[in-house]
Amino acid sequence: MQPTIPLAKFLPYQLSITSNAVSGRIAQEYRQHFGLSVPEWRVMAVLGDSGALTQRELTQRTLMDKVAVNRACKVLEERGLAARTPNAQDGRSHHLGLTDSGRTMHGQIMPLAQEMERRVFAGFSPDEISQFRALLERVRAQVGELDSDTIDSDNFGVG
Amino acid sequence: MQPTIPLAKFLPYQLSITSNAVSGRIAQEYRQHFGLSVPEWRVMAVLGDSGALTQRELTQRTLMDKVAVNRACKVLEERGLAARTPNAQDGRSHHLGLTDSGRTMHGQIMPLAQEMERRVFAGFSPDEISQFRALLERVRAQVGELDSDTIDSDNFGVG
DNA sequence: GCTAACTAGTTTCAATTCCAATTATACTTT
DNA sequence: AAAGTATAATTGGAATTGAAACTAGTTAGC
Repeated sequence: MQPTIPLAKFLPYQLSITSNAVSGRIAQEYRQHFGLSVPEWRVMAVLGDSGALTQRELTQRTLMDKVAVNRACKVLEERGLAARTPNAQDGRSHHLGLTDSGRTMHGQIMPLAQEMERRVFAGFSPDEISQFRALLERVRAQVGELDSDTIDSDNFGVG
Repeated sequence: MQPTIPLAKFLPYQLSITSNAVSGRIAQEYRQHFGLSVPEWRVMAVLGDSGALTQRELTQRTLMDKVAVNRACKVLEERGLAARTPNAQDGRSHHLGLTDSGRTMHGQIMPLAQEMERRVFAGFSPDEISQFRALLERVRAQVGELDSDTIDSDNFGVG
């Protein structure tokens, strides 16, 4: 006989509410300061870091849905923060890069990102931060593994 | 001059994608095995753990939106997994509790939850798990603190 | 070099989520 | 006890999201 787990002790739940709290707070900052959504911010961050990319590359680097990437790109283009230039190697895609105004905003965005990170993890030692990072990475890898097979109905894999 | 942070090293981003991966995997299991959404599952988990509650109490305990709670409750009621009984103390609300069939499902659900938790955190030592838990909790508390004040436009709080 | 299969990007549609308004009941003040 | 305020639950509508369909261009096999 197993004891019941209160929801609050369930790690995936704790992970979820913590992530939502952090994401929500950060989304609020970006909206207030720059009028950017999270997908838009992520695309800006990657473009500023890597130079011009295709949407496909952006999808890979941000781990976002290609529709989300496409919509973010459209908005950034409409706002004049990014621009498309033809891709000589592949007529289906374009290279998307930051404009001057996009680069200017990127220069303001990254300090805010760093400040948010600093605040959220204030009171953590460098060791704790790198441990946290490592744990997250391992969890993610583990879920990737799991994704291939499914838990058996009868015994829930406890066998 | 600050170095740029690649998105992949940005902790809130790592937290977000890890949480999404875990939530997605778990949602898939609940859908497959029980036809339950995550909000529905959470309500079931809390009801099974605490006995009958009002929607207000469910909202507090699950940290979900009251609309999400309401709709989850409606679905559970329609499926005969939960039932409402009048609340003598307050005519506006009802006590929502699991039915026999709900309790039966709860009995199957919790082992699946534990198995998922075990799998996602397979390879973690008990120490690492409790450290992870503690880190999540501290992050969440920290964000709660932050929520009261806002970062100043001019200096991003670095001042 | 033509056809078939594939891929990048876009659009559409349906589901979900989130906010705001509504309803019904409860409290509070006079 | 009447009027006004507050709160639990619900509903409706707007915005967001994701899956699948669609378009245009590319690659591979013959």
